[in-house]
Amino acid sequence: MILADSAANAWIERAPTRTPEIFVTVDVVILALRDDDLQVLLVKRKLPPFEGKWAIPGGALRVDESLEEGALRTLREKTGVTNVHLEQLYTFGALDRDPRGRTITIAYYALVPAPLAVQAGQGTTDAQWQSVYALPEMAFDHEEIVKYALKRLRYKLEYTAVGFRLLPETFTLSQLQRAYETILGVKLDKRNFRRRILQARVLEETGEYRLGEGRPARLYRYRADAVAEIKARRLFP
Amino acid sequence: MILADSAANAWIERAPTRTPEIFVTVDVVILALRDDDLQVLLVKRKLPPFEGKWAIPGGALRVDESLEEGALRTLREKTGVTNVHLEQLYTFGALDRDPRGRTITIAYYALVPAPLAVQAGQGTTDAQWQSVYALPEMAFDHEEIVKYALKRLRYKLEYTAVGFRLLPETFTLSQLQRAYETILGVKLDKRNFRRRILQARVLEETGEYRLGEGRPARLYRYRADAVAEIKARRLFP
DNA sequence: TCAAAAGTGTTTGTGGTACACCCATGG
DNA sequence: CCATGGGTGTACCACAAACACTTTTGA
Repeated sequence: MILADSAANAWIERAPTRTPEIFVTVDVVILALRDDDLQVLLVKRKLPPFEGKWAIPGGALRVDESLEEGALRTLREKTGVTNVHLEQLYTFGALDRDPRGRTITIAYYALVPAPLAVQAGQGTTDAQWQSVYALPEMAFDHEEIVKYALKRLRYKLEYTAVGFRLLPETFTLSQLQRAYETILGVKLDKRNFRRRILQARVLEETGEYRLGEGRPARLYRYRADAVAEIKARRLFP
Repeated sequence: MILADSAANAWIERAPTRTPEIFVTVDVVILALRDDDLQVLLVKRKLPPFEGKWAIPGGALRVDESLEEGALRTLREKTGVTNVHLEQLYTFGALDRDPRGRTITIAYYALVPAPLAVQAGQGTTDAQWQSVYALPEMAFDHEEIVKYALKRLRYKLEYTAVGFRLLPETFTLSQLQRAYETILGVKLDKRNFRRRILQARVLEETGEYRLGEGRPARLYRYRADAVAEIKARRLFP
């Protein structure tokens, strides 16, 4: 509080014309694969506006945290994880997006590995993973934000190796292919997929095998030293 | 700190009961081609902080305008034009980016056709086009913003038809090729360039010719009905 | 021995790249 | 007739796409 007040006062002393009248929030589209479905973590609002509607997690940006720190804090509060792919998505600032007053939100999206417990936080009555392909009625402009995140993820998948971030640390090529298929919404040819993903040199064998119903499958991991951007060509059409 | 925390959390659930403490600005990287050089419009600051340093135009977001309207207003004030390519770039929010207090800026970039007069506005003593390849010492984090805009423009040029927006309404293929070469910083093969840009079907002949030193050159214009995204393949490697 | 999933090569087509000369005009 | 920039085609190579069967394990 002391810190906040002194920062605010500094503005009034030295900033010429006006005091701030615009609220700033950070919201995060948290995505994960569950049951061969791409899902987003949604929270149910306890209070108006949009009471009882679903929203993506987020909240007011604190004066003493950067944008990314704000997004990471939201992520930590909801999922407990921090070592994930986190990327600024877009800033939404329509005049009427929050009935309480002028508010802009810097939206981020995060890709988290599949199996994750989630916690409802304060101000919310529930927290659930829900399919991005069947979104419920949502608060504010959050449906637009989720759809934009999906568009961006699909786009990014075509020319980067970001898909691994949705899988556990080690995974099989079939798992990875199913991830791509789930996100892109298309079937991919197994042989072409394997050839290209291996040619991209972003994976390495662990030497382990995953036993299951059929023939055991080689386990791979993401190469930490791999360049994330597949420079040569887009991975998939 | 605890007080500050609960106060910050409170407002997202309830009506905003306290004054925001974060300032919001919109800044615009305005780009144009001049003399086979890619240039950015910079203004010289009249007042501290960074008095006398160059900055990209922008200012406080007004409470009654959307983000894009704010960017358009800046653009209009500086160049008088509005019918240009304008796109949100990124939101910068480092804690120390403005010594006067916590400020985030939503950065846009604009592509304007080459020949444009510019006006110094209030709070500035000068406005000049300067090469993006030889930037002066700049205020705030504006150098980072300009460099990011260049990166994005190059990237975008590879898979969209956005290059036309830096040329006058009608132009020759050689002009267009020089634009691409100036922005990408590479030489392109004339025959391959022409074949690909024409195959992309985003241009149409005007039927006119531009007379000059050598053989007259066909004039083209951008097809208004063309899809901006070159879906099939990236235009250039 | 069967079910289930993993794993593997070849052919064909398309798009990318490299490359050099003639054309139309003005001075 | 010369200087200046405009305009054109082809051959080769690399990557993308289509396509079906064998292998390995557990039940």
